[in-house]
Formats: sequence, structure tokens, C-alpha cells
Amino acid sequence: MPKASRTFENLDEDKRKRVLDASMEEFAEHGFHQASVNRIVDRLGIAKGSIFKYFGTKEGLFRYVFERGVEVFGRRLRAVREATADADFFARLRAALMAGVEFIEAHPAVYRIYLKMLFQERFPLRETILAEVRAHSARYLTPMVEDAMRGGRLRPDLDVPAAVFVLDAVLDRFLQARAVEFMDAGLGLAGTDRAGLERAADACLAVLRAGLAGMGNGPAARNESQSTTATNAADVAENGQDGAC
Amino acid sequence: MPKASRTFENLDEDKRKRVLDASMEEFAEHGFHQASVNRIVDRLGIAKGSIFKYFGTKEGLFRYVFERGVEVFGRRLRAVREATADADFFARLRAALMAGVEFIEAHPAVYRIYLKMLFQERFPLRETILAEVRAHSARYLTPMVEDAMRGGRLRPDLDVPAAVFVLDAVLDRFLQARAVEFMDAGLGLAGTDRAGLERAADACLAVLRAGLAGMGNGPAARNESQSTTATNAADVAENGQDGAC
DNA sequence: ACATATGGTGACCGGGTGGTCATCACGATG
DNA sequence: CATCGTGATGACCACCCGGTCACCATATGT
Repeated sequence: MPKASRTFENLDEDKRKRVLDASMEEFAEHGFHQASVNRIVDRLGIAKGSIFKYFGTKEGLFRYVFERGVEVFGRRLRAVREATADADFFARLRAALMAGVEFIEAHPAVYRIYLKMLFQERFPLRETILAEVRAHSARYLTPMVEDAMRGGRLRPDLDVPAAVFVLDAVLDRFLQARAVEFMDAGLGLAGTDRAGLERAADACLAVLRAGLAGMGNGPAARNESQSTTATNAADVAENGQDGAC
Repeated sequence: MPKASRTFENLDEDKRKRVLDASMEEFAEHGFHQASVNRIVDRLGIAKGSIFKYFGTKEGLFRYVFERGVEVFGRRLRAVREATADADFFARLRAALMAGVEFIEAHPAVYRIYLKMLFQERFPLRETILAEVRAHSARYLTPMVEDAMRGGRLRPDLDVPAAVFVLDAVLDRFLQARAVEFMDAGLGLAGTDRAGLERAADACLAVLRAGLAGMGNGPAARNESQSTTATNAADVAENGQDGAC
């Protein structure tokens, strides 16, 4: 068991940021086991001993670095939820989705680490983090769906857990396809610009709204989540937390 | 550059199978880099030199082992597609989904390796395999959707690429949730039995069919993919390839 | 001028890795 | 019996890893 001195907190902010950024990048690129403390210190130009003075262990370094990222992400999503509390259901979905896109653009390393953790057993904090994310997702989507059903915006006979599962699957995959070109099943999400992303998001949300077989799509297609409501919600989401991102 | 003798092909089948199974399990558990040839040969009780005589490289071993798995999977899916060629659209989806579930149950190691490869850069064959899978998925779903639209079973104004994306997302996630408990967003897919899986699949397909907001769901809800058609299609899928699986 | 404290350093350690190769065991052939 | 070919073997190699620790640089207090 190595000593866990708290020396890192006393460092000046420039150096702290440099260390965190380099470590984050290394973990994002190589996962946990394949990441190398030697490479991190080489890239930083500091001695290996320093890292172990700061964090005690490679795992300690990872915990510190990653928890930072999760903290930032949580702050952002909470802001979006609050800001769109009284908007239309699909507008809220759209806002959450675009907030996710923006977060990935701002902090690609955090998201890449998250993706690696999903399917890589033996990752420190795996159980903790993933259970947290799952709970967060359920607590985020389920009340939104239930509210919208009470408000008559969704069909009253909707199977809520199944609907939440489908929503979660599509939203998640949308972000994954943006980040990992291979997850793209035909839409060009990985390479497109913001406008293309928004068009694709609208198309997917339209499918979710009216279904594949749903007939009589007159009203469903007309008040699609576009221009007014949706853009407004996305804008509102954008200024939620500027300092942090 | 190590020699690539073809000694492995001359071995008797028992030993070949033992070697392939042990290697597959090691890669499934540890991914590629973290997998250890030492552990494989220890578990097998053979000398390390033998493995390198057979496959030349750790990467050569992986290629051989994984391509075997992909081959089996492809055979299975093609059989299902043929067997359900003239069934209802959602019944075909259901059959493909349940065939995926069965494959994962029969060959969990192959699927675990595939999941690891998705988000782990620097995996041998990553580009090749994933591009193959993506192309396969697009070629599988898109014609099914287009046929169903021509036949009037899906709304005529459906955005095909978006619909395929949504379908791909939900089907994939369904299998992932079955395999990786954390991907479960509320349905209990990871721990349930076959009947529970089928119920969940029907619920998700119902959401996909009628959408979240689709009103006038009389006909959509009534001829849901249940009992008759769906079960029939799944049965048909089951006896597609017995010898291979 | 000296003592103290604090952060920084990098050679070093034990261990595990992918990969090599001289050697062996053994059956078939002359 | 001798020769040959083929597969099996495991000690060995160079390399990299996470982690340690005795030592150094500097600034401050007295």
C-alpha cells in the first residue's frame, strides 16, 4: 500500500491542469491497463516518482482524473434538465441530446474513457460509475415520459419501461455514432457538422414519435420538434454552465 | 517477423478445438493486449513454443480464433433471414433479435470479444471486422424496411435511414443489455429467462411500431407481434442451423 | 549561516510480456 | 539399426511495466 500524500492539491493550477489533461488523454487512448504511467510522465517532462507522490497508485490517478470528468458532465446535464423543465417532451429530449453532443465535443477524452469502461471488465470504478450512470438515466427519462403521458402528449397506453429503454438506446447510440464512426448505421453522424447532426436528430425523434407503422401522421409530422421550441431549448441548454466547459 | 507454419491444420480435431476454446475464452475475458499467451498455454498444458509454431504471432492467433466465430455467426443470421423471408416485418425483426439472443447464449465469448473491440482502439482486425458488421447490418435492415414500405405495412413517409438507425440502435442495445447488465435501462434483461426476454422484445417492438405519441393506436395495438405470427417466426428461426450451433 | 521542510528526481526492483531456438521424442523409411 | 522429418518443449531474451526510495534543490524561519 503506497502513501497517499495530498501534495497534488498544493500545486499551482497550471501544472495541475497539465497533469490532469495528459493523464486523461492517456487513459482515453489506452484504457486503464494498457495506459502507461511512463508515457504520461515522459509527455509531461516530470519524474515518475512525482505521480506516485501525488496519487499513490495508477488507480488513484485514474479515480481522481475520471471523477473530475463525471462531475463536470453531471453539472451540465442537471442544468439542461432544469432549463427545459416546462418545454415540450420531444424538445426536452432534443435538448438533452444536443447537450450530450456538445459535451462530447468539449471533453472527448471523458466520453472515450466511459465507452471503454462499458465493455472492459476489470476497470477501476466500473461498477460504481456504471451503476451511477444507469440510475441517472432512469431517473432522467422515466419522469419525463410519465409527465408527458399525464399531460396527454404521449399515448396513454404506452409501456413506460419499454419506452424508456428504447429512448435510452437511441439517444445513447446517437452519441456513440457521433464518437465512434463504426456505430453509424447509415446516417453520417461521425463526420457531419452541427446542422447535419440536428437534422439527423430531428429525423430520429420523428421516428420515435410516430413509430414505424403509425398511420395518420398528420399532426405528429406537423408539430415536429424543429425551429421554435427545439432551438430555443438547445439555446437555453447552451448557457447552462459556461465556466465549467 | 515470425514464421507462419501451417502446422495447426494437421492436428487432430480434439486438440484444435481445445486450443481454440481456451484462446477464445482468454481473449473474451481480457481483450487483446491484456490477454496472455502464457496463461493460455498454462491452461492448456502445452508449451508456449507450440502456439507460436501454429500461429506465428499473438495477433495471428487472434485473427484465426475470431474469424472462426464471425463465420459461425454469419451462417446463423443468413439462415434466419432466409427462413423468414415472407413473414411480417415485425415478426422478422423479432426472429432476428431472438436469433441474436440465442447466438450469444451459445457463443458468449465471441460476443464479448465483439463488444470489447467496439470501443477499444488498437484491436487487430478492428477496422475490417467492424466495417463488415456495419455493412451487414445496413444490408440486412434497409431492404426489409423498404420492402415493408412497398407492401404498405409501414408508413409511406417514413425516413428510411433514420428508421434503420433507430432499429439498429434498439436491437443492438437489446442484445448488449442482455450481455452486460449495466446497459439495462429498466427492463430486467440481464437476469431474466427466455419468456421474460420475449415479453420485453414484444414491448420494445410495440413501441417501435406505434411510436411514443402515435394516437389512434387501435389497429397498431391489436395486431401486435405476439402469439401466432411472431412465435411461428421464432420457431422457424430456431431450426435454421442446428449442426453449427 | 544553519536547520528544516517540501516538492522533484530517476536509477533501480521484481515481475510479467511476446517471441526465439537449440534440443528432444518418436514414428516412418531405408 | 541408422536416418530423417515433424511436432513438442521450456529455458532464455530483451523489453516494459507499476512502484520504491535515497537523494537533491530551493525557500523559508531563526
